[in-house]
Amino acid sequence: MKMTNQITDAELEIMKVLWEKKSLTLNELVEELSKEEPKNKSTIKTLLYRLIDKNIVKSVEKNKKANEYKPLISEKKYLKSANETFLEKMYDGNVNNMLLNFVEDKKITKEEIEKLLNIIDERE
Amino acid sequence: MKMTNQITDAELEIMKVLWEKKSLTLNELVEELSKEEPKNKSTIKTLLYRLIDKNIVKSVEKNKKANEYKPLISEKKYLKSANETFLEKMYDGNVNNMLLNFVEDKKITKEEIEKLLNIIDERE
DNA sequence: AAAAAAAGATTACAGATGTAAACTATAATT
DNA sequence: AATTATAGTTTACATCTGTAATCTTTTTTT
Repeated sequence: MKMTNQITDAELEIMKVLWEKKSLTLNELVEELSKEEPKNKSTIKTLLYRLIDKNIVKSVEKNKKANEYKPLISEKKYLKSANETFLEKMYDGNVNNMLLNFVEDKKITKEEIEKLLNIIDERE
Repeated sequence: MKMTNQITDAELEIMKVLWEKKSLTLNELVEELSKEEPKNKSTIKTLLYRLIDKNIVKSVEKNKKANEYKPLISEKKYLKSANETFLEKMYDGNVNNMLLNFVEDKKITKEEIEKLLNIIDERE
């Protein structure tokens, strides 16, 4: 039984909004999340509390009326770890293998790779 | 509640062996999986049954003594779908974005990208 | 044929997850 | 101040997942 305390799929939807908006009250969060399809406030609350329990989100008092919720880990950091997990799980950590698969599935085109090369060159 | 009938982490370990070996008896499977660290036969059985329930593995009678278990979906097909799910979930389907992240994390080097370009050229 | 061993099938169970209601304290309204 | 509304907190519950034991049916041994 792993104790990785990972961010679950439902929790990730919360985090995405918090990462984008930096800090939100519960109501703002519910409003944001309900843009696509209405979400149940109670459910959002539970997910938020779980994230707080996991030390991934913190609750900050804003005013008497409501608290604000802020992410405690950055999206970059999370993505890095998610990438590694995925790579390890699916391709035994072999990036080339992964890239080849994406190319085969037509997910990555030659043009995109060339663009990527340019970006890398610019950075050097 | 999603009904995607996905392959779970524990089940995936079974599938990896079945994909590699094509067809195995339970005992062979347990033996394979126990190479790294001993695995409980009962647990493997349960996972196997769940995969059968999900129509991901089929049980074929080999002889009176034991059945053989064979994958019903290919690793390629599974990987394709896993890639898409990951890409969608983490990068909103934006491959470039994903690639950039991998580059930033030093997971992908310039050399690897150039190698990849060569492979694509050869295939055309 | 009776007993033992092993394969196959079912049941169990704790923790995780998605979803949401119930309870409690505090702020807003009448 | 009493009532109502709402934020915050706790509890609930079905399904999923990892892990494994138990039961049942065959096969093998004695």
